[in-house]
Amino acid sequence: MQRNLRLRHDITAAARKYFESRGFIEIETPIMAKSTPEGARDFLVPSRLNPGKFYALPQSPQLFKQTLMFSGFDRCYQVARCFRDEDLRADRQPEFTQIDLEMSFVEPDDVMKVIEELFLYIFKEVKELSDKEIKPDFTRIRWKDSMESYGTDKPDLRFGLPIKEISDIFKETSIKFFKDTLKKNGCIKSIVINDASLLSRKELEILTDIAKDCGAGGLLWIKTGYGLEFQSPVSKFLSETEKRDLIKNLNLKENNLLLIVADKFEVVCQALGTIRNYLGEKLKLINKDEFKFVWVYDFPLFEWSESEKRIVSKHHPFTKPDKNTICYLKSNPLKVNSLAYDIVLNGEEIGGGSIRINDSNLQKEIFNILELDEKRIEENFGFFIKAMEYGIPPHGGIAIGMDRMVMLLGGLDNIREVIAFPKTQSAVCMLTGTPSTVTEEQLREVFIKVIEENKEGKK
RNA sequence: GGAGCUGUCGUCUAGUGGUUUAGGACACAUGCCUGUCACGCAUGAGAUCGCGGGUUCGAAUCCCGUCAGCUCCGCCA
Repeated sequence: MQRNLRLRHDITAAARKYFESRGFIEIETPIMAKSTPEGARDFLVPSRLNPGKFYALPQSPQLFKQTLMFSGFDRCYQVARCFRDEDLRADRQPEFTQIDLEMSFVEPDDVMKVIEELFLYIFKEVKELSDKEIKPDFTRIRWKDSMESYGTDKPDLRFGLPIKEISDIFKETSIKFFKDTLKKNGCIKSIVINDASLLSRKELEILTDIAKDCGAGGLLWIKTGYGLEFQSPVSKFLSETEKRDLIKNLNLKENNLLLIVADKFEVVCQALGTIRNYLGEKLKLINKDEFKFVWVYDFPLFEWSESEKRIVSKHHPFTKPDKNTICYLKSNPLKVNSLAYDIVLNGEEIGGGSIRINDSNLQKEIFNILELDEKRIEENFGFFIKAMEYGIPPHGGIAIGMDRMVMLLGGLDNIREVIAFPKTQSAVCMLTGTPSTVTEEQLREVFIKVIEENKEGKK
């Protein structure tokens, strides 16, 4: 733990030094901020001087950062505490730290360069990392390509096992569930494992369960035996043409194993992506000393939220649409891409950012597509749109999750390892017993009544 | 909200129905030794086996409930 907190300090210190040398200034923004309609659940703080009103702890300093751009600070950053009232995970705490930066007059490439150089600097300056003489490796991949080849928008590039599209091979198939899938505009994809003997019957059962957990109907396997003879539950339904095309397209050799999922695109990605990661660990394909950074870009601007039954921002509502696809904004917003980019390290998202909208009409249009009503927009973002109307510089930025980054650079697998006094999975501080009850007196002062019933509610 | 795993001295843990008066390591206390340095040696203190019920002649061990911790799904603009 001591080593971890020291590593964290060294990384933070190096980052500050780096930004300083690059002409960024560190500006603190309010922790008592405004509740936002989009995004994660807010932590609320009652206001004594304004009965019935609440501050919200910031999910990120996004609006403040952008407003600073409007005010002529063309390069600023902060080591910012952020708060999101959602359930915890091994890599997620309700209270966490971001290195958050914003720059004026930039393209995505400029922001990426700044971050790549930040990491190079960290790897050089932080002793624990420089001693190992490991060079970080940066690549870029389009969101669509990442989904196609790795089934996820945060691919782990420390190992291969790419996912291959094989829908076309089965256009004339007699295999019923393949036929059904293709009829419903689904797809068929496969992962090829070179040595079929690496996976026992029992392992295949486990993989099938993973696929089913991801919503797939199941997992089909095909082994290529001696003389490329196909062994599979569906082998007698495979035509000679299909076998020939599989061998040709997937470059199959003897003793290969194909793992195949046929379903909707999203389900296939989820299933084979999860299986791929499982196999990466299981087959020991991962070199734990490697640091593979990858920029994922060309994200969709929106996505469909099944739970809310409406379109929501994939990144956040201030993200600028890509000029090549903005023409679909009215006709089919889900086809619009954005100038957003995520940085992924060894299969974990450690940061994301975008070029922001700097046109008030476009910003209003985005809010409309998100079905935020006029009153809400005015209330929450009025000042923001007003500023845009006066003209603001084009700008963009990014936020890096400090805790997660230190965790990964330290070779750790739990975010609590790099946080002093972290919260348990039920969001409790073990040391102090926070959260705790308060006196009636305190509650009266802030005009709050606690409702006893299984759940406690504010106000 | 759902699924699963775990719960033994201060800490890490051994122990899966019967000499278990629950064993060890580190830490602690006392004494001895000692230019020692992850000191060594001896002695000692320290555990209602998370809690409540049940099964059994007998439960840390099996079952049920509960609480806590952890992992995952949902959730995380």
